[in-house]
Amino acid sequence: MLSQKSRYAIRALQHLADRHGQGVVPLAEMVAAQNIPAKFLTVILSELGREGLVRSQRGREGGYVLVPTPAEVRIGDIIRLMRGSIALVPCASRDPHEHCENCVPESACRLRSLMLQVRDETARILDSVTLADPFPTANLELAGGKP
Amino acid sequence: MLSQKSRYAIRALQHLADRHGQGVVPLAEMVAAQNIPAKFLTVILSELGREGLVRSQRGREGGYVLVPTPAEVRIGDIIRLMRGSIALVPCASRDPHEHCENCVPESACRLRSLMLQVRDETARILDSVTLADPFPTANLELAGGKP
DNA sequence: TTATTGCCTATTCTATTAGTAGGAATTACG
DNA sequence: CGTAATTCCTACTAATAGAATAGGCAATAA
Repeated sequence: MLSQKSRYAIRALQHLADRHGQGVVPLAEMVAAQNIPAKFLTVILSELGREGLVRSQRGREGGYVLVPTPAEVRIGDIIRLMRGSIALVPCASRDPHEHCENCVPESACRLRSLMLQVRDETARILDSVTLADPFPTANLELAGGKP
Repeated sequence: MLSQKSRYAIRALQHLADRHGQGVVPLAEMVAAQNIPAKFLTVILSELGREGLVRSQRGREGGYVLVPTPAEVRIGDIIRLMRGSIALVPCASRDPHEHCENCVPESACRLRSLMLQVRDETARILDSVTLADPFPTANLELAGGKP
C-alpha cells in the first residue's frame, strides 16, 4: 500500500501542475482543494522542496510552485521519492540492492524473480503517466512490449 | 511491501508443495529449511488452516500437509489471503470496494484508474505462478490477456 | 512594522507488525 | 497405560512506522 503521505504528495503535486505558470500557490488553497491537513502538508512540501521538485516563496503572498515541467514528473518518480522503492519485497528493489530479513539464500528464493517482474510492470505503468496527464490514459503499448 | 508474515506464509506453502503427497511435514523441518521463527510459524499455519489451505495432524509424527494440489494455489491467492488486497491504494481493491481516507471525491481522483491498472497487472503476474512452479518461469500469456 | 505566510525540529498519538509465553489437546509408541 | 513429541489457542509484549500536531523562527509584501 502507498502511505497516506505519498498520496498527499501526489495530489499536492498534481494541484501545482494544474497551476503551472500561474505564479505561486498558497498552502491554504491546496489544503482546501485537496483535503490535506495543513501542517502535515508543510512537512511534505518541505521534503519535496529538498528534492528539488517544488520551490517555495515565503512571506505574504507566498506559496509554492512546481519546479520541473509537469510532463517531466512521472508518478513513479514521486512514489520512489516518498517510499524509497516501488517493489513489494526488499530484494526486488532496483538501485541499492537490499536483501530481505530472515530469508533463504537469494539463489534459492523462488519469489524474487516473480517480484522483479511485478516491480518492472508496476514501474512501467507508473512511469507512463506524468503530472501533465489530466487523466491517466496510460498507453500500455508504449513500453515493455509483450513477448 | 509485503509483510514478513506474508513472505513466511508463501515460503511455508512452497515447502509443503514440494513435499506434496509425501505425508505430513513437521513444523521443525519447515523452521529449519525456511528460516522462520517456530512460534510465529504456528500462528501463520493456524491461520492458513482456518482458510482451508493446510491441514494439520497433531501428536507425535504430526505435521502439516497442503490441502489443494500445488497447481491450484496461486501466489496471488496467498497474498490476498494474508494481506486482504493486492492494490496499492484502498480505492483500487476489487471486491468490497473500499475508499481512501482524506481523499478527494472519487470521480475527481486522477490516481484511481492508474492504480487499478497497476492492480490488474500485478494480479495477472502473481496469478500466473502457482505452488507447482519450481521457478517462476511466469508465462505471462497464460492469464489475463491483453485488451 | 505588522499581518501573513512558509520553515524547521521535536513530540505525541495510534495502529500495525513481529514475535513470545504458557499451557491445553492430541497422538504414536514403549 | 504413561510419556514424549507434536500441534493448537489465547493472550501478551515489544518495536516500529505512520499520521499528524506543536510551537516558535524566518521572510516578505503592504
